[in-house]
Amino acid sequence: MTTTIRDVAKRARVGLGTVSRVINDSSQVSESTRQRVLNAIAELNFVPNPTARRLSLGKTLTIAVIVPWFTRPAEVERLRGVENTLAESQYDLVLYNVETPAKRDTYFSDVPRRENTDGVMIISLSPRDDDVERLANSNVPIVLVDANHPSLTSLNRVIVDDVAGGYIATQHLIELGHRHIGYISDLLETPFNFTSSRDRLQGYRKALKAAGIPLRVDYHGQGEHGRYEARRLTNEMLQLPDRPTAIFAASDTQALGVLEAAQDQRLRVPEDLSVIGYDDIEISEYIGLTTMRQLLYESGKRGVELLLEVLADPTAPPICEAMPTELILRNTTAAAARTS
Amino acid sequence: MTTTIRDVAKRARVGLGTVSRVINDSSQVSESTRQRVLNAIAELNFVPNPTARRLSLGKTLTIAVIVPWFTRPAEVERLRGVENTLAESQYDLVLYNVETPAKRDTYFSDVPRRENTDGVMIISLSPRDDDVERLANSNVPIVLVDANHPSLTSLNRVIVDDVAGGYIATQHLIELGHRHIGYISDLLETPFNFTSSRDRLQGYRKALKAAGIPLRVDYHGQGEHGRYEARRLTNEMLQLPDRPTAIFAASDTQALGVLEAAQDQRLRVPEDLSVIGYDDIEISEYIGLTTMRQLLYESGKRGVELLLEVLADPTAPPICEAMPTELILRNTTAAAARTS
DNA sequence: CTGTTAGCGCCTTCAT
DNA sequence: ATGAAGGCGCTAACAG
Repeated sequence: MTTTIRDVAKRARVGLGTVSRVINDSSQVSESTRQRVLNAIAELNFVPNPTARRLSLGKTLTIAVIVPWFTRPAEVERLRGVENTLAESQYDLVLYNVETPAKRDTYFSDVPRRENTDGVMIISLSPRDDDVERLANSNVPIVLVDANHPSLTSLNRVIVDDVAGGYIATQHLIELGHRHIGYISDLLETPFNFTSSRDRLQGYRKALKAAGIPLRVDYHGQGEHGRYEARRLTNEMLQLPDRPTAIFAASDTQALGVLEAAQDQRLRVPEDLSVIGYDDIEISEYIGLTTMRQLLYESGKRGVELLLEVLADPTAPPICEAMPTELILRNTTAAAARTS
Repeated sequence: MTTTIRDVAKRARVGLGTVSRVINDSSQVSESTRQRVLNAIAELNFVPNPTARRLSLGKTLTIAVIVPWFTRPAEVERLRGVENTLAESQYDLVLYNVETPAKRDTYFSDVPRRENTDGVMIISLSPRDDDVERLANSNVPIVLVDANHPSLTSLNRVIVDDVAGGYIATQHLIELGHRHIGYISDLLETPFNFTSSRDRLQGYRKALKAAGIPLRVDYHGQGEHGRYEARRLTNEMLQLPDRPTAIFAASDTQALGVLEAAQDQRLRVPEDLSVIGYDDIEISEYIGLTTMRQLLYESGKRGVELLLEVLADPTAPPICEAMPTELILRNTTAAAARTS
């Protein structure tokens, strides 16, 4: 049926072991037999069965990536960094997409097992307290990208300082003279335990406080991630008697919704309303959206690199690496009109 | 170390075979021993080793997806259909991303082997003549999505009639009174063997011919896929003494570049220039781009369904299914100004 | 240097 | 109904 190492051995008139050695070009095999084996391999068009290798090696030669909504632009970009970096390695990429809380929990508990995978990368899903123990004690290396938990110092992490990002974004609006600044974000509390909207809110608050601007609850709209919901929330907010003159959106996708709402309300951007997003996804440049840039691709790349390092040397101490964030000025923010 | 079927057997005081039977809840095991085994499994927190199962079963429980630039919006959307459908099955999704001709060739020849995967899905990469034999003779089921080859009738395929799509798009512009219609596309000949730009060009030509409009080579700009290149090509085309009054872009992403070029040239859309794209990716609605909608998500979904069907019943006859295409009218096309 | 042997963990006959 | 044994294809340790 399928040609095995045994067929090759027979054809090359050597023992199995020798063939295996040639395949793993490890030990010293005499050049002559080595050639004989290589010939046999070529002639039979032989390819070692990966499953058998895995079983024998006790490794899966696989990296599992758990990611929420892998189709969202920011996650896609992270994944691209992951894929490109992993492609050069011997590891296959197995994708676990999370779109429901149930999936999250299933994957969190089932995927990180040595029998399943050699390493797991968790993107944008911060562990909850009840996940910590299991993850910390997992027998497979785990790296967190854009996710974190205070007690998980034993894991490699690539994080983004969203508090700082939120601060800078808000600060930018404040410097432009805005004092009525709205914030449109995801739901703060969900079973997924996304932390970015929360952290950015924290930064937003700190910036307001530092500027002596009172916090207004009606200036915070939270809802399902996405353009449509952001548009709805913003439309509501813009109809407040004392509407914001600037809005900070927790993602560029949501910023698009904010821009749509501005149009709905016949407000010019940035003259009547300043808008700043977060992520700097590809379309943002096209739109001319002012935003906070994250190094999305890089974060995925670094995550894989860290994972590969642990795989190569399990004794390597865990690292927590922070990715920088950067304000990208474009055309959707401007000085506030004279305050009424 | 890791707990195996043997530990369970010992604890439950049964033979290995019985444990295996319980796991695969197949044969009839007496309810009492069955419970004993289940208890032991629970107590030991036992999970069968997938690699061992695979080797024993001779299956990989894996579906390989070969896709070019999986970060492009259209491919992402197809992948979403794939992932969502596959998630409910027992199969894992292994991603092979193609960004270079070399990768394409490597994956085309290495991935479709029974030892590697139980089924492969090839997206948007049409086989070349020299691929046909290998793919047709592969010992693993293959399904083509948005890809095709006349001699591969033995494979399941989900195709899009790009000739028709190109025709409809062009026809739409013609009906609006345009007679100077440009076409911006990918490079027609690349080692990837993408066929969409070629097929849409064919539809474009047919439509022109049917309307008695002469074909002008300087109205066709081809270059690397992407906004930037499309913008450059369009800028060139718009500086022709007899510039087009309408442009058909082979993808929405490229249509964005066309829109940018229009801005560069101080042309209003749609008053001075009509633009139609292809795909109807998410951002198109935001932009208000007139475009040809493809059922991207559905195509991925159907592809997986076909694959799962063959996997369940290898004797099922291969199907070639065409996905419909639809003209989505928005705000970037309008009646031509009086022709000069 | 190279052939032989013993597993890796599970599934599946084959007897009982 | 259930235990025992053989094998999936490969790697690695052990002799020579």
